[in-house]
Amino acid sequence: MFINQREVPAEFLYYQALAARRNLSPDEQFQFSNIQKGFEGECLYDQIFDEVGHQNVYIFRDLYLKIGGSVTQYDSIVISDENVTINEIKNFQGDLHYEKENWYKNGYLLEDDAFSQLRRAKGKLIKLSKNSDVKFDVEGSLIFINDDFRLTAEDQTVFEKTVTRSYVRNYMKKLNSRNRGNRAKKIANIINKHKVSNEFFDKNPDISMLKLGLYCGECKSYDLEKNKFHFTCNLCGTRETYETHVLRAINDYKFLFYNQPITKNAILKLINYEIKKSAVGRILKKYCNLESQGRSSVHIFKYYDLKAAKASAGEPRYKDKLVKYVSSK
DNA sequence: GCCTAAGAACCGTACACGCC
DNA sequence: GGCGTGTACGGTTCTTAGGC
Repeated sequence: MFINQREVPAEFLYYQALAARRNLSPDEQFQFSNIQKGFEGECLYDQIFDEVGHQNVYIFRDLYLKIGGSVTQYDSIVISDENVTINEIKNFQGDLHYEKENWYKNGYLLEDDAFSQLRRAKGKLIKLSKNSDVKFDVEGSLIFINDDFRLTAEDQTVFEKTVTRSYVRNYMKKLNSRNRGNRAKKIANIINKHKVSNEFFDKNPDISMLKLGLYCGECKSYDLEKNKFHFTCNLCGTRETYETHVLRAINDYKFLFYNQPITKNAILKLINYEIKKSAVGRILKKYCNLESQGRSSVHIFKYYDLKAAKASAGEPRYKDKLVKYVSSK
């Protein structure tokens, strides 16, 4: 039983918004691609767990826990009456070799040691168990979700801590063969109490380097024609309402300037004043909670991202007409 | 430090126009 | 006809600067 939704990572949405407003550096492009791949792996993990069934366990997904003063990220925590299992999901592709706490791909050393990451995450939960009324055992596995992945290692104990794609279904079935009773519920409550938001995310790009204005949601072109109720993309023909454009700007602003307050003027600046102040104000009012009045009004986006906002808004009066765009690159 | 005025930022309302 | 949008106007709240 999934307890929470797995949301698109804030860092992914940051790079997505950034890529629409300036060229990414090779390092940013690499990070963006890594995050996207990682998220795809996590979604695949959820999908397989859905197919196998998870009704006998509680599952937290993409969770940040503050334990002992520091915050640790967990891809998945499976809770049963018997124990707590951490799954660190990796979407590695190709041939990897593990030796002396190092990972090698095609002979090159990879930066992070996934086992250390898993050990740290496990250690934090053990600490939580020790300090709680309900004591629980913690185990953890690295899940290599990509079917195009092969692992070699001299130390055979490595394979006891890892699950590759061909064994994932059996592994999940085994997890789901446990019991979800009162004890599991208590453990889930303890973990839930330590949940915090993503504190690792603190990007803040230089706004002077960003392209301001409105862009097409399909092909990302800034060549738009303003109509009475819509903007039409001159490149792909996609027609989107003012509301869609302002919502995209609110979403971009939220993830580009993660810890900065959303004001009407900040959004107007980001869209280069291409939509009237009153219309922007009305849309902000619809999709945000107003935190203070007067000069320093701050808008708190009610939704996690653009997709969630559009999903909750229901059928709009003025509709978008998306034209499927195929990049020529 | 306190008071005041000017200006900025934001909100609310009204009305005409025109799309759905 | 209902409602989104543009425009205009006035009110409220806050910041800033200047005088005392």
